[in-house]
Formats: sequence, C-alpha cells, structure tokens
Amino acid sequence: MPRIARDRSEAISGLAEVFREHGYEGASLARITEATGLGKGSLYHFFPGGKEEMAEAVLDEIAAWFAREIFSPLRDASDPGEAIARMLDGVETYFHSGRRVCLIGSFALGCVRDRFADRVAGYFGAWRAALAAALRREGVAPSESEALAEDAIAAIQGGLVAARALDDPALFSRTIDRLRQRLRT
Amino acid sequence: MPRIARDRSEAISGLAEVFREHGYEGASLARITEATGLGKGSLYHFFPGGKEEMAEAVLDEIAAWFAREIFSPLRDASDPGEAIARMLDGVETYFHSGRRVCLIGSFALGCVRDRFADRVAGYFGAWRAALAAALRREGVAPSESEALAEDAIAAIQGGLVAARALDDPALFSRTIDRLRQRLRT
DNA sequence: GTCTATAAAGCGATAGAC
DNA sequence: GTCTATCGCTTTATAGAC
Repeated sequence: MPRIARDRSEAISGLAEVFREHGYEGASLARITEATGLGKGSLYHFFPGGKEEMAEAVLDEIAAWFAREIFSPLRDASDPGEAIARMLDGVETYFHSGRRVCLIGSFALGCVRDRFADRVAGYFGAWRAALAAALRREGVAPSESEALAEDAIAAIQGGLVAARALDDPALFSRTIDRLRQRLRT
Repeated sequence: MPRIARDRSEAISGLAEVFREHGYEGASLARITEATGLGKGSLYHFFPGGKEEMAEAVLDEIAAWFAREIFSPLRDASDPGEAIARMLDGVETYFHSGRRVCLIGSFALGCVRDRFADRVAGYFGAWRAALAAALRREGVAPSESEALAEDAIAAIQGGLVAARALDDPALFSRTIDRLRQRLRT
C-alpha cells in the first residue's frame, strides 16, 4: 500500500483501505486523495467513472484475490482437507486476526448493496460453492456440505461483526478455531 | 410505525427504519422527514442534538427492547432452555426472517462505530452474557457456555450479512435452525 | 498526467415568524 | 410545536492551464 500511487493498480490498495475504514459514503475524495497521494485530476484520469468505478475496481481486486488464493485451491487442490485448513489460515491472515473488516460484508449491510449487488452476491456465492465442493470431495454428503459451507461463511462474517462491535479481535480468532473443529471431517 | 409521528416516541420507529435502510450517513434529514412526516423544526425540537441524538434514541430503544424481550428471560426465566428457544423465535421474528438488517451490527461495521462504541459494545456484551448465563443454568460448563454464546451471537450476525449479500432471506432462517440444534442441551 | 479553480447540488443545523 | 428561509460547509464532478 504505497502512500503515493504511481498508477491505477497501485492506487487500488490505498482505495481499498479507505473504503474499508470509512465505508462507501464516508470515503470522500478528500480522504482518498490523502490516502493515495493522488489529486482529483489523477483520480478521474484513472477512474473516469468516479467513485463508483473506484469501488468496482476495489471489489474486483478483492474477488480476484479470493478466487486465486482461496476458491481455486478449494476446488482443485489434491487434498481438499488441507485446502480447507489453508482457507482458514488465509482468512485469519487476510482479516488481520479480526482487526480488519470485510469490505464486501460491510457493503452487503449498507445502503450501497443494491448498487454493487452482483459483485457482492458473486463473492459470497463463489465462496459457498467452492467450500461446499471441497467438503463433498472429502466425502461429506451433498446436503450436509451445503449446510456446513453456508454456516462457515456466516460464522466468518459474524465473527468480524462481533469482534469489531466488542472491540475484541481475539473473538474472531476464536471463531476461526471453532471452524477448524467443525470443518474437520 | 405511523407515517406521521405525533411525538418523540412515535418518531423513533420511523427513524429506526431509515437508519436501517440507509445507514447513519445515508439517513439524510430529507429522508427522515419523509419517513416520519416531521419537518426539520419538529425534529430539532424533539432531538436538540440533531442526527446524533436521533441515532442514540434509536439505539437505546433497540437495547431496551432486547433487554426486556430477550436478555431478561434468558437470565430469569424458570426454564432457561425454553428461554433460549424463545430467543431464537424472537430473533427470527424481529429480523423479519432475514429480510431486516441488524442496525447495531451494521453500525459496528461502519465508520460510525467509534461514535456509538459504548452502545454497540453494550448490546453485544449484554447478549453474550445473558445467553451464556442461560446455558450455565442448563448445566453447560462455564467455558463451554462462553464459547457457545459467542458462537451463536456471531452466527446470527453472519446469517444476516450473508442473507442480505445473497439476497436470500431463507439463509437466515436456516442459520437459526442450525442454532436450535447447537444450543439444545 | 497533474494541478487549481469552480460549478452545482446536498448536507446538517439554525433563526425567526406564526 | 411547526413552518420556511437560509447559513456555512462538504460533497462529487468538471474545465482548462500547464
């Protein structure tokens, strides 16, 4: 996350942090300028669609990261059980052990959900499907796989909400630990 | 939720709906006026502290409702197991089977968490403590009660996030069903 | 590509008549 | 109590010089 971005792709990580910390509405161009080191001229040069295009770029980058690091291994790794364990490790690292919020989850709860509905639903749907596929490959019955996957996705999101509400990041780590038990087959 | 509120307490339910649908920042005075039928003059007469006082009043009303309907029975009902079952029924009704968002959860994720940090933490802390107390009274070991209670609170919040993200309210009902199993002692 | 200046609209909040 | 008018500020977005 370079303080001064030199091109569009370098700007996105700074943008992501601003959206995460302040939400879509709270992420004013003034704050974005401060976080990225890019003036309005540069921002509108890289993102002609304005703030909406900035948010779309951030959501797309997050989706691409999860698809590459989490969803693909769940579907394709030779050992699905290990892929699930790596998912939980990766998630705990990604969310900074409960100190970082899920931008897509916070978008889902907020008033901007409708504007980015397809991307929000795509992220959660892909995650649930990939995890259910891994569980099936582990020998779990299809309907049970669906339920377990759905339950795990919700637990992760709820752990982030509760950890931030109680200002207790460790709550999220405990949630991940419980999932390690519950997803062990 | 009367479209035209005649006093402060009647305004609060309309306010709650606006905050829930649009978030704190998105709840403009124009939208609040439309939802409550109260002009700015009346609003500032009832809530001299402006929007911040309106949000505080809403949070306090929600906290009072949960304390009366959910937390107290968990602590005091003669049959704690039945109080837990009633909690799950009450929660499913309160959140309109997954079609309604938890205002306090969405505040927790957003940039307004700091402003209302004490109320947000108070709500989640009271819920966790009351549920853990009921589980203990059911004979569950103290450490296990804490873990189960924390897990249930997170599952409820995560179920709401995922249900809204996937635009699938039934996902929340399934989450509650799983909790009915998991909390049965 | 990046800057400054500025437009146009919406915001929360206030004042004062009634 | 409720209304209208308005203040001062911030917002997103654009225009044009460099």
